Amino acid sequence: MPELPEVETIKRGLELVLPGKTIEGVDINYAGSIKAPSCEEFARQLPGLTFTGAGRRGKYLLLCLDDNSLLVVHLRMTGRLFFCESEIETDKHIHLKIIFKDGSRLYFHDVRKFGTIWWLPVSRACEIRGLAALGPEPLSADFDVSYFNSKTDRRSTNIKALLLDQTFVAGLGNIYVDEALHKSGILPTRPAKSLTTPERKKLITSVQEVLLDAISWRGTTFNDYRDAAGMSGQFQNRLSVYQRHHKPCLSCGTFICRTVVAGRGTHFCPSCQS
DNA sequence: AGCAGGACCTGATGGC
DNA sequence: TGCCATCAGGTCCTGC
Repeated sequence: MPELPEVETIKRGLELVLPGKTIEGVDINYAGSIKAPSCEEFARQLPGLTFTGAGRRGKYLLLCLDDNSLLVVHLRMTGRLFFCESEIETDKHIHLKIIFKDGSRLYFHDVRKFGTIWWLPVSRACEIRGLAALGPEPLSADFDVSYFNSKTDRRSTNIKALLLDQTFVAGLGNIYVDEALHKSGILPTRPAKSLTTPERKKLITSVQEVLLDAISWRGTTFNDYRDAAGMSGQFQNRLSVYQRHHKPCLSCGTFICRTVVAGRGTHFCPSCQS
């Protein structure tokens, strides 16, 4: 599941190879991936454009083109975006191929077909509703205790659901929410508004530390995630609770529990978290 | 308005 | 061994 650290890792990889690449042609194998414009328009208008850079907002990848437009990619659950110097073997899960003038290629691969791609002028990026509604970046100074307080006043939801809410904070998913809650010693079922000020501070710091650590290990790979060069991440070897149920907590030895919170598989230590 | 739950999708897994 | 049901999860949508 690509979350912020995985998307950031892909962005950093693409930043090294995409700028200066001019599109020669586009092969669309699954029309459902392209949300805007129409496939015909997409395939007709991209050739001739040159990539100038790459950015990220939450889990959205923003690839900049020289006509002041953006190729926006959301990988959802199983999407991969990777660059190759030459053609690779055909795979039924490759839904889009962008071929560059120098023979290199950018592939979009997605087993579950949830991933989505838009191409639009920078000025119209706000029309992508999920992108426009994103909360602050968790690694920015905007994500602080006063912001947390302002958003929890009238909400009765639990802290896990709040952290998964992309309009509250952008880029967290199931893995890093479980990890950050463990690191901060807070149970996922706690009502968000019940957190004390020290707990809020600790949680914000934990979210940031977990994300920075995961970025430094190039993300978490279970089955599907790969970076822009097709490589796995390594953070799965550093996880404290996610997918570790029935294994001992690395801090206290108590067995990690699994339950469902906010409709998601949820992992926690019943001793370290309260 | 806020929240829960279903839909989307397909490979992996578990039970019979 | 093989078939079928269930599960995984990010976001959008619907309904309470």
